[in-house]
Amino acid sequence: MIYGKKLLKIYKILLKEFGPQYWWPADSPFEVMIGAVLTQNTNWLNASRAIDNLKRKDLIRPHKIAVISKSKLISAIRPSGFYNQKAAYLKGFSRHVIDRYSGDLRKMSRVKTGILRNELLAINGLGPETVDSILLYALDKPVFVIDAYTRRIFGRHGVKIKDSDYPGWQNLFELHLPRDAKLFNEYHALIVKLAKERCRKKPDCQGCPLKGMSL
DNA sequence: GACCAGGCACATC
DNA sequence: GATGTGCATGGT
Repeated sequence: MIYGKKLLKIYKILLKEFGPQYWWPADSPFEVMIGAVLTQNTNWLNASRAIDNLKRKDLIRPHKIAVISKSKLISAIRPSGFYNQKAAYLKGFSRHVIDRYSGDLRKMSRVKTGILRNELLAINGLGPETVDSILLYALDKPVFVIDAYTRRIFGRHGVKIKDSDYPGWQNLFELHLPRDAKLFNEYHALIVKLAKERCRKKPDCQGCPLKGMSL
């Protein structure tokens, strides 16, 4: 069976098992972008605490984050960990959104995806996973998000990517699945759900809906 | 108390 | 170009 068929089959199995995940939980696209930075190497509970703090202070706006003092920003995002660097990242990103798009994400969204992706990758603190999360979950662009879970799970099911290279993994999904933001959105969310619900709680793979499957 | 969590930048070899 | 290390909180 070719990759595309198997990848779709796995998607359908996961969707049936777990149902739609309704990602990304946020009130606005800018909140998704902030959350993508805050959740870097941090569990979502801690990232969401940081976001709640920002919300209470009405800071989920590019202009607010750009001008607030570093120490105040840090005190708000502290629960997400790595707060010194994340504060700098958020300020740099917000500054870019203001300078390049006048703080208007609709303008940002009009930029061709490949161009925008490279532009965002040039911002300090925004690596491939963070940028792709922003493109997919904040701007609804059809890019597939690769994370540690994706590599671990699909690696375990027989996928071999040279050097565990990000573009290599991304191509596996983007070239073998319909280029559909809705599909990519749900698929990545389901992979995270599987990793947390099954791989972590049942390392012996008992009850895993993908048990025995290989690509 | 060890280990992990929806990474990334930077130094060093 | 590959590999190692610092960043830091809160849950299990």
